[in-house]
Amino acid sequence: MKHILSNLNEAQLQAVTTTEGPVLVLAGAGSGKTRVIAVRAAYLIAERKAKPHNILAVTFTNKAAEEMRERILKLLDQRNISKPFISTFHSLCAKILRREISHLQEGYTSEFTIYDTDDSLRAIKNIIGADEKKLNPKVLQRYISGAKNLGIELEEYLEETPQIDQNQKCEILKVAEKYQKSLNAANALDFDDLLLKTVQLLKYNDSIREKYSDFFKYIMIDEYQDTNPMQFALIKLLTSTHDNVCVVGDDNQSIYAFRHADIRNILDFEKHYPKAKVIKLEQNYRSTKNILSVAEEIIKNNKNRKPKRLWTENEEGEKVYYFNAINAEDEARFVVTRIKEILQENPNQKIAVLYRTNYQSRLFEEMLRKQGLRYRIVGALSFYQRAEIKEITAYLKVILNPSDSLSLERIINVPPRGIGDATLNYLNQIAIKNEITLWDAILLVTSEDQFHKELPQRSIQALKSFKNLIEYLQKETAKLQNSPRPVSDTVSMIIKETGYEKMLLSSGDTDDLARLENLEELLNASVSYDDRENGLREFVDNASLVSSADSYDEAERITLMTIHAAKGLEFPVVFLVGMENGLFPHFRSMNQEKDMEEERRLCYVAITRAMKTLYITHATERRSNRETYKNEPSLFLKEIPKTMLEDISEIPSWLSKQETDKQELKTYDFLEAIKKSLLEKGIKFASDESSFESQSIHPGDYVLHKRYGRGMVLRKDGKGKDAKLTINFPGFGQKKILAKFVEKA
DNA sequence: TGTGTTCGGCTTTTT
DNA sequence: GCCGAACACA
Repeated sequence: MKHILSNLNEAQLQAVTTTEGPVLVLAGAGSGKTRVIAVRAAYLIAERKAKPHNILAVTFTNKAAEEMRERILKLLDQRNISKPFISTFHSLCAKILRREISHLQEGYTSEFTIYDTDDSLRAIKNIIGADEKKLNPKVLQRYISGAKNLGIELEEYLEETPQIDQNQKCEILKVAEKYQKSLNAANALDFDDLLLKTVQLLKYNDSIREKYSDFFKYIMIDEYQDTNPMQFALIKLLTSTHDNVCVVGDDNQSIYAFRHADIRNILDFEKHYPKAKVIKLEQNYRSTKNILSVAEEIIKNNKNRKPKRLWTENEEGEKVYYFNAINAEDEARFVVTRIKEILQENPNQKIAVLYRTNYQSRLFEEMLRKQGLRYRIVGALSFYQRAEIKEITAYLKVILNPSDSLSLERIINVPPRGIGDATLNYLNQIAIKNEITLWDAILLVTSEDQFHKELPQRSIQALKSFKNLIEYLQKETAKLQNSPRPVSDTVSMIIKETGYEKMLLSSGDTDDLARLENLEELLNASVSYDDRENGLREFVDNASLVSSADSYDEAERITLMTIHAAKGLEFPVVFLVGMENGLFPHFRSMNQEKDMEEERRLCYVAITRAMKTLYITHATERRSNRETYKNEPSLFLKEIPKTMLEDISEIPSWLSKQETDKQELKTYDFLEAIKKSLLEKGIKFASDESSFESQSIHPGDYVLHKRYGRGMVLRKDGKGKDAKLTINFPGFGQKKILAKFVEKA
């Protein structure tokens, strides 16, 4: 027991040993909150308060869950037979629903398929396409997801989104309803449904609720600041027979409001659980004093936060380095050169490059490759999003659930087997007419007593052999479930028997060799599911539920990732790049105060990842699709007192200008920057300030458009009637429209 | 009718 | 720099 509790400070010890009733742990960055959860679980087990499997810990990513599990087992000498239940909300719900979903009485069976974001977007596109309407699928997806995460009806959700007129609303509701029906028919659930359906189940079925609440005797939630109302509802239901819930979080690090995380969950915890004990962890063990001060200087500009002071006994440390690059290439060059120098000094140094958006990674990757440096990139196109991986898993999904029409469509002609658009359209018509699934339509069309003069004989033959293939794969899969390696043998069989491997081998394309290697890796991943009870199912679920952050490999020295993906991690050396207005804070967040505050918290998260050394860089200009933009330095940068920064720029930097002349700052106004860049390109404009400014439409204004209705101007390129406006129309998304086609609202 | 190729438009953050 | 639509060809 002693060794479990050793090395905890007073507050941590209290958090660990306060086992009964609701506990709120407000934990600053680097204060050891994840450790507290691990030790607390170990303590509960060692004290015999509960069996390991009766302890539920919810983490933000699968990766974090895995690490937590290892940590706990290490603390316990691994003597215990059962394992604590550690997973993400989504995995937890998937597990519950696999057992219980038939109780919902909505026609779902335990063979249901999980649709990831891509799948659900494709499903929405299918529906919109059939309707010939011009709704933006991504925007629609956001609405549908938003309503589900808040636990309200879509109609109600749309009420709260101003500027959507009645017509748009009807359209959106119609498509959304069709979407939900198509999921139901496919026996499929999207990410949000996993939570929603679980909550419904527990809410309306007393015995199931009590069963699970009794089962999970102690519940712990990590990263509580990023939970949404639906997740909160789930927590409430799971604690209905007891109040043993310990939530850990930091309101300063809430960065998922765009996914409907609600900071009030943490701010109002004491209202939801009146008997709650509140414990604050305020000592930071991670960063130097200098790094913490910079983080503090930025976050203190947020109005909406719980007062908290984070302190450290760590040394003062190096100053935070500041670098003003000429352009994005120069920025990458500087970062990679510096990384090389750091590694020469200390070959095992762990270094992270953090950026706001995924596409910023490209230049750093190129530069690192050129220099022959190995790196790991987290996110972007995650392994499980690659086409070849999605296609093999689509085969598995179809085998397990032939109703899954979306997956079926995906593979019906991969590899090419003579079933093209025309045939597929015909099948879909049959399916709609007879109210059957796509798979049943195939069965119908290929049955002997049917005659379809609309389809040429060769199409029918192609369908017949496809039908036979799927049925053959199903039989083989069933057989293999008794083999010593049921999962990996099945995956291997699919890759071969579908002709997929052959297709890749015979193409001669070098990219296809890489795809082949990816399939090899998929096969490797499947091996670890061979000895699980429902291995194949779990393997397929996992492929849908793993996040991009899960691919983080601690062994790699250089890691590239978004700030979001870096949450919960720490690195001795951090490069925070692209600190420019428009990029970070992102221009889409610059309109609203609450979005700006979230960006600021994101900045706080980025800075507090650094342990010893932090570099902050920005580029004076940056190219994005052929156009060069001059970017003002991030306003977060301006919030850092200049005495806290050490300027190592190779050119006269923005910061140095700021030091010599405060007025200089103004020349970097957005307008000035645009004018300058126009001048450099030789584009003339009226030198008179007022005529440049005289156009009445500006970013942030609302405008009316004949077709799309009311929308907000996000960006303006050019001037006068021919200015190109980027406008966000609710329900339709962003459109680029010339100024003369809209009027000011 | 199916397959391969080229061109244009867009690019926040993610379970 | 990536995906999807549109087009040319078999």
